[in-house]
Amino acid sequence: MKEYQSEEEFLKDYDSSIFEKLSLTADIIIFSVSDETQNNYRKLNKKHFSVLLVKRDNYPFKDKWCLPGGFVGIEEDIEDAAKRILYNETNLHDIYLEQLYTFGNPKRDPRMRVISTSYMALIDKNKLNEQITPNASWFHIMTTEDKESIFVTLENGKEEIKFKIGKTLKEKTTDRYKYEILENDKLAFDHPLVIVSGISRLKNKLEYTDIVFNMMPEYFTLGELQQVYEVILGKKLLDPAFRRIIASKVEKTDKMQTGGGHRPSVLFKYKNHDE
Amino acid sequence: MKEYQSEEEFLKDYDSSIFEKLSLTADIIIFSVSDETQNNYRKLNKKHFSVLLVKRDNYPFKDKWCLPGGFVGIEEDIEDAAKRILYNETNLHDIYLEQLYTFGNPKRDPRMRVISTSYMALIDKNKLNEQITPNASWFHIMTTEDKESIFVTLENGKEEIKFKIGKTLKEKTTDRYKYEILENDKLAFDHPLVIVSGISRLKNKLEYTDIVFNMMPEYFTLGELQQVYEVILGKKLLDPAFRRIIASKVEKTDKMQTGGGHRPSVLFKYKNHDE
DNA sequence: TGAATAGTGTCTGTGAGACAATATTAT
DNA sequence: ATAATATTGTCTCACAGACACTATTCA
Repeated sequence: MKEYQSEEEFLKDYDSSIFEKLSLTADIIIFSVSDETQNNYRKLNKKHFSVLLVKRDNYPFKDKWCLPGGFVGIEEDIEDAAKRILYNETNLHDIYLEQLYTFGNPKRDPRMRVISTSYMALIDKNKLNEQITPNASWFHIMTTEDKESIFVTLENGKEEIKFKIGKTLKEKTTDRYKYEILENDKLAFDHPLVIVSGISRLKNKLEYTDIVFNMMPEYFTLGELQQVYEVILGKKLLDPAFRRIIASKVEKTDKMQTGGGHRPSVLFKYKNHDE
Repeated sequence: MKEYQSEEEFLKDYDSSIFEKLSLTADIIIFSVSDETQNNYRKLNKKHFSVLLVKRDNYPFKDKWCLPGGFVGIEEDIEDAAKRILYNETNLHDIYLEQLYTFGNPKRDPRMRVISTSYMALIDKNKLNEQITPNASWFHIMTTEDKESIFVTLENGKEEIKFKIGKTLKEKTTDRYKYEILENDKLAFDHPLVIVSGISRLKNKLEYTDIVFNMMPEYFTLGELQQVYEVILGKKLLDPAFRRIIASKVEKTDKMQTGGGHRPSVLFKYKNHDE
């Protein structure tokens, strides 16, 4: 092997083609919570935890649904690629975006070796003024879970996607699981795994951060906020406890929400601690 | 564009060279806690939080220190690559290994575009019977932190590595920071960032999992266990509180540790909840 | 005996879970 | 008036922080 005297000299000679190379994609789970008007004028709108999926119109996995994603450019930062894809899909900038996990099973793409770095994005659906792209659709998320499996149902009113994930504890010292796809016929690639790990990350972060406010409009009632927690966590919360916990994070405004056949509610906003 | 009738047909034709490709490495932060005998026979061994670094003997970054790492093979799973590197470095199998983050700044390697998926490994130093490879060395970790920076000092008795990381809150809703290297002249690549995020992940998981037991021998005293928490968290804990919290996770044995010039202590072991 | 560590008792304040009670609106 | 939601009060229990106290060993 030739002896180099300096880093510059070495780099000039360096032939990067000696290693076999691979491709990288960024895939994004875009979560939101959607409203659904009720027939009873007294009742509140029903909220649903939802995710944006795209129908593939090309091989591989033609006609299957998948997460918005795309190849990372050779000179492009991974997170920039994620932002680019997110903007293409939603026309929104400045969205909450967090790296989740990098999936690298050699067989996850039948074409060639493709690594996927997944991101989670949270949006407030009210900001989506324009129509989303025609091959994209919001799906409601419903999950149930037992000791060794997770069952997920996604549905958009026309179509229902069901899949089943097996989970086994990796080691007894932590809460980490090894997930594997047991049943899935409508989602492309290993995206069921990505979705499950995104849901799990979001549930966790709800409990110990203010992440929920990325999915809320500027003004909201505490009832709405509580509902968002409830649909994501998949369980009912007790009102007084919820209000105690959230109290320090929100600020009462002088606006009220009226119109329902019941006591009107004060509108709150997220408290900005810098002010 | 040609119209394909089936996935098989499409794949046969697929030319994967149309995209510019890149390389992927797996880099591992191997953490451990080391003992240091005291001159005073009464005193306990002093423990240090430590990390394993390797001195580079090749360009780029010749003679700088870096985390153990290497290229991921074209047919190799990323985690398998991490395990392979870990085994080469320590001769140990079945080590706690957790994916941390994927770093993909286009300029992080001067040779070419290299993505790095980082892993954190935890080992019990007592299991390291063989000498580690000659160009590797354990460094004690010391960190201090203020509002906008993290200062890290690594030292192995002969050499001292200092670096400084700037941190800025990414958004007000979560505890996520954007880290950037402000001062660093002895570590290769962006490894200061990897080390800082590894330390941060470990500190967090100490608080809400049993992850610490991956760094402990089978039998240990509660004093030792508490010391491990203390050197990693970088703060003293109160004995009664610590014992209360840890009580449900450990099991008293009938062994005792004697020999110090003080009251001997009962040896405990990690409680296996399956039994 | 004394330095050093091991181990326990207990008070106090905080905060979550549970449930009860009151308040207010549109029809 | 009533259904539905909004909002508050309060009791209890679990648990962490703080500090004081007792126990045991070896040179």
